[in-house]
Amino acid sequence: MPHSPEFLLRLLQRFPRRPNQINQIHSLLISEGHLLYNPNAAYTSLKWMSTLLYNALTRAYLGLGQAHKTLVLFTHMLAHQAPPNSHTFPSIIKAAASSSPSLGKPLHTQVIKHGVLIDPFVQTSFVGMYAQLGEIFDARKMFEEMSQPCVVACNAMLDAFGKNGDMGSALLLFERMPERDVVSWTSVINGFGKNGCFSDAVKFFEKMMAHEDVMACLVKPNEATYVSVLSSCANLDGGGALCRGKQIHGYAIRNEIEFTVFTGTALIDLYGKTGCLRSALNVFNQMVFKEVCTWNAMISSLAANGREAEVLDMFEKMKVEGQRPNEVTFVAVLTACARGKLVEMGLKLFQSMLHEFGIAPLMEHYGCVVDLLGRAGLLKEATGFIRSMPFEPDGSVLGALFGACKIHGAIELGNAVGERLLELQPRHCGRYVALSNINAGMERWDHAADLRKAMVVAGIQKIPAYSLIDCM
DNA sequence: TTAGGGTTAG
Repeated sequence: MPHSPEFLLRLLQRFPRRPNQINQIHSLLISEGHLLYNPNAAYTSLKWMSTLLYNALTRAYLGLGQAHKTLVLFTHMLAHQAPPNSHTFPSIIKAAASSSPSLGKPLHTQVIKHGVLIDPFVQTSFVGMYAQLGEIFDARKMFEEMSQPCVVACNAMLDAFGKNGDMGSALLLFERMPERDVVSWTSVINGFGKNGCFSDAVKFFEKMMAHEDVMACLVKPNEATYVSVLSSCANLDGGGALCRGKQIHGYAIRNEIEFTVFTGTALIDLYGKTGCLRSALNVFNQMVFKEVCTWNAMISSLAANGREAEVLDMFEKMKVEGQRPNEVTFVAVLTACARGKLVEMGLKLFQSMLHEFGIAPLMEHYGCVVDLLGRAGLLKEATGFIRSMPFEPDGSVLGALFGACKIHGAIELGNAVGERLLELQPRHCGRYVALSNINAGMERWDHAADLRKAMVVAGIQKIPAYSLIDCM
């Protein structure tokens, strides 16, 4: 018994995040011929049915994070002559931005060809896409072509400036906006955070909370706002991170914000980075739903606070609870093994990455293993391991070996690695100082002094180290 | 033509 296209369309809209249902509906739509364009249909609504169904399908696949499939479906749509309309392109543009940057310009051409570039939803999608591709000039051009950009379009442009490191322009636009909503404020807070201006992000959040729109409850911070500001707070240097973070946590509780996987993970990260492990664990244990990022935040917090045994326990617990570790999990776990000199365990975990979990080790993981072997004094093994790498080691990998040479007084090897590092990282002040110290240790005073002089000539200054006890 | 655009965690 065939299904009516209207029925299948309603089903598609009802199960937007269930892959099985979407695949089944897609199959039915194909087998029952609903995706074929019918230009001779009796009614206009029927004539547009295939377009409508394609639009709902592409949106559904995009919602599942299947950007590539979304784009393939769009090519099928064109091949079957189902005419795309202004509702088609926002999903397609978003899919291209995340998975196929080279399709950006051809899509722009398609949009012009179908006469829908005038549509504000399509224009806003392009602002987002060009921002994502780092083409800020094109994003800005598209935005400036909009006759009366609404708050959503302005927010897309705010985010575009933030993504491309131009917070000055973001602030200018923010000030000029006739209307601002929670996304406008959050985009600026997030922009500051993404550009490393953590203190500005926190100050902007405070400005938001004191603003008349928030006071009058016209604008209310939401989950994204709290996650952005907490993330900046966790990275605040110069003290005050824990104090500010606790204040913001308090704001969130008073504003009855729903504690979700996102907010919970941001809080664990904050408390972990500020050394408040008990609070991190409290948040973690209270969370009903945990995702891989939640486990990673907790494992990284334990690793950063020297709790190697608990890192490994948590890693086991994660697997028992059915959560699959990812590449970030392994960075945290391998770091803990290196710090705890758990060589055998670290190597076993490194091997398991590919063999048990199908995760190809990245440069960071190789760096962790070099650190693991190097800290344990196994310099020969560390050197051999670097030689066996499938790609050329970068500064972080050689830096780990160099660090181990310093710890274990391996002057000759340290000198050789240090010279190589200077070629790779000519602006890294610590490398000059450390290499100079190694030469001084060998009583090669001329070479040590030359390195210091080279630093001065290159205009590289050593940043004075400082330590800080942040209490509240 | 019922739909479509902006912010969030390691």
